[in-house]
Amino acid sequence: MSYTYEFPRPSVTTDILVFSIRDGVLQVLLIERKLDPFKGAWAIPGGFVQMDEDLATGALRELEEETGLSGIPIRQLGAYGAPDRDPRGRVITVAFLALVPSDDLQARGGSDAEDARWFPVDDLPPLAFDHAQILADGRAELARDVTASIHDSALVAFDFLPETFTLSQAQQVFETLRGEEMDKRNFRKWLTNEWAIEDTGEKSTGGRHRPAALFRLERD
Amino acid sequence: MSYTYEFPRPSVTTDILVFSIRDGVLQVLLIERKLDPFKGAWAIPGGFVQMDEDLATGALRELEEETGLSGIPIRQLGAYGAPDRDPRGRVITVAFLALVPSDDLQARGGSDAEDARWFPVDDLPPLAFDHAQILADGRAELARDVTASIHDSALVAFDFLPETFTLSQAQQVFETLRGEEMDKRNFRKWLTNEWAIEDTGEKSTGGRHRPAALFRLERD
DNA sequence: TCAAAAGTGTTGTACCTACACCCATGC
DNA sequence: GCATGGGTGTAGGTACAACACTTTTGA
Repeated sequence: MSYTYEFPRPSVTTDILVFSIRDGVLQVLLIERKLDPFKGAWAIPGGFVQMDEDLATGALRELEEETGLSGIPIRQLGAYGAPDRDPRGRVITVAFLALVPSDDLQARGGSDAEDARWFPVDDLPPLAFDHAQILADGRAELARDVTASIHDSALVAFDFLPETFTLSQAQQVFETLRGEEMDKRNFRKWLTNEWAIEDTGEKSTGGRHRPAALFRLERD
Repeated sequence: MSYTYEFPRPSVTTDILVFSIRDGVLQVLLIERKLDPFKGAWAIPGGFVQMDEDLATGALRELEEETGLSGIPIRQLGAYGAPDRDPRGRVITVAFLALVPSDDLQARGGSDAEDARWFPVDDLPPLAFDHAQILADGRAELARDVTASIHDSALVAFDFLPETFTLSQAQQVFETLRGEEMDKRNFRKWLTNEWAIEDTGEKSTGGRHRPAALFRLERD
């Protein structure tokens, strides 16, 4: 089966930047390309959009095919369409952004991916296409979202924490997502203002030092 | 000449939302469609992207073809790709946003446009495709940009003013762009803090009332 | 007793909002 | 003299950044 058109058409792909915190650092999910171009190189998961699916749906489908990860909330980052960004010809991609708790998933290879792996954002392999640019843009957008407490986006931050957590644990998570450190007292003020945080009355145990109070997010 | 592909491909278009201030109100440039679908309806200018041009370049080319307007700074708004957004089949569009001084141009019809006209954003005709949604998104984005004084975007605001202007004139322009009124004294404080505004020592003339001091933007 | 993390307040600055009256001019 | 728009200052609230010492515990 083939498809004929009166005018040439670009291909359209979607890519999803999936961020998570693993081992205390911000990481991004990448796939090793099974096929040329850039065979063997690492890339943002994604692929060609199908004719009957929404862009976001296509992005999620490709993500699941390539990494096994599914059903996560995403938001659009933007379209990338420089004429020479793909050596196969004209390929325009629409990039999406996601933040997921990493215990949800066991990344694995799939249809078009030799392998899927998490990489710390500060220790990336060379990337295929213009994916380094897309990743940098997504990283900046993520920090903006979390800083601005866009709640639907930033709620995910609490998925990186256990049900009850210490303020230090929370600070670690937010600092990792925002990519910068903050003052302890200021963070605590910010957190308790911005979010409904409740003191459980419990104390952490097993630490090598002074036990810390345990808090819980009041979800409505 | 025709083009054959192994897999079906969507079409890709670009659209540019061009905003301006005319007659003291925020207006948007629309074209009347010459062809089906939606023949005779109004739409955001735009069209099919060519194989060798960047998305932004294509958007500007289409804009010039359809309206005669060229060489304006644009920024990307996002991609719209619902499968049923175009009755002709799968068409994905990448929308751009621009703000231009309206005296630059005389909008006119062109290749694919019967007519090009400015419409006040609060008095729009029914729009083709999902263009009402795109326009609403662009309107919100414009207000955000101007409020946040993203200077490269907001600098254009001063193009709506004469070389020397009164503070009231400036307030009119910013209120129109932001879509809301503000207190006179607060506006003046904001303006002089946020921008390098210089008192020329001159006074406006010809007004029916008390002459106003004339200011100038110090451009670097 | 020491190392390590927990915990805790104040101050200055900047910014935003709300708000009311007098002034200069043309008609 | 009156209508119209020009022009001005203050006070309260909120948010953010900077900053240092004491407490509790395990080892």
